Amino acid sequence: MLMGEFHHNIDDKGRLIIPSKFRSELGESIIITKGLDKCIFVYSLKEWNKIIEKMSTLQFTKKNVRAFERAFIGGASTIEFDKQGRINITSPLVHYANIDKECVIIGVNERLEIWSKEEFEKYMKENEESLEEITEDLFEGLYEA
Amino acid sequence: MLMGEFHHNIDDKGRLIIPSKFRSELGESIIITKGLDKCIFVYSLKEWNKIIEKMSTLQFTKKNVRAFERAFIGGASTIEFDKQGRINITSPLVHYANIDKECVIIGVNERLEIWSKEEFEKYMKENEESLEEITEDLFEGLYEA
DNA sequence: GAAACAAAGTGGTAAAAAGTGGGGTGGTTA
DNA sequence: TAACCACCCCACTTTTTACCACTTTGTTTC
Repeated sequence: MLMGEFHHNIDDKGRLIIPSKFRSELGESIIITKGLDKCIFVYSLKEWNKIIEKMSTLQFTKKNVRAFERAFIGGASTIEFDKQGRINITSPLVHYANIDKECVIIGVNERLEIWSKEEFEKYMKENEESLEEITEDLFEGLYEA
Repeated sequence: MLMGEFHHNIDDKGRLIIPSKFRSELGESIIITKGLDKCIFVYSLKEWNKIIEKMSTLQFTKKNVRAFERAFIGGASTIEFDKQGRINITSPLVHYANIDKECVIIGVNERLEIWSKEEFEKYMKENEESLEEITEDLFEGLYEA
């Protein structure tokens, strides 16, 4: 299970280190794509295939499906680590996530998320107050029984 | 599987590069036609045949089916790459997709889509909000079991 | 507590591949 | 027959990617 928060910079050539702890869990090839809330989603091939399988039942004749496919598949690439454990993030994604140099990489259960540091801090700040009540809602009744 | 987003320009002679990554998947001859939402659809011969086969089960006596066939099949051409991997897009299609110079080429599962940059950005912006709920719907239940 | 070794991260360089632009040839039309 | 247009091919430039060496950090052992 992927978890934890790490801070790394993209170097001048667009390379970003993925913490070695994550690399061993993800495998050699990974899929990166447009995520929600201006971040980049990273999946292992295995997890990605699960999603694709689910999507294969959808028809391109539906408007919503097209919009989703264009963002999620259109935004995706298969990438591999170099010998140092770095990846090259394609420029449309860098642009989408508003990444300049400083990145935050977080493990979120079955996927990684890559954020620009600014966007991440902004997001966390904005959700700070609501987090308390969300948590209360989510755990409601969980420890009763 | 075709995926990813690429930006290229149509040069002065009307030629557009198709990223090499896509060329190897598409084969030598491809079909281009009018797509949905003001973009151009590109299929490999194999995928095109699949779609035609599916469509043949539809009744041409229905008004909607005729309209769809006229756009989708009537708008189609077989084209080939030059040695550099470029194609010439027929002018009715260029006009249909409102393409001037800057293009966005995205891989969407079994097809490519060619957009004018302006139209693509407009489309993505318009669908930004709805994307979140679509995604939530699609992922529903994916990680239960 | 310090030193040495191992693992992880950083930066640079070189080679290969992909993309861009220009020029030449063949065909068609006036 | 000549000129123009389109298509095809070739060469150059730019980008990408893979590899290599060095630095830093962390851990283990003496």
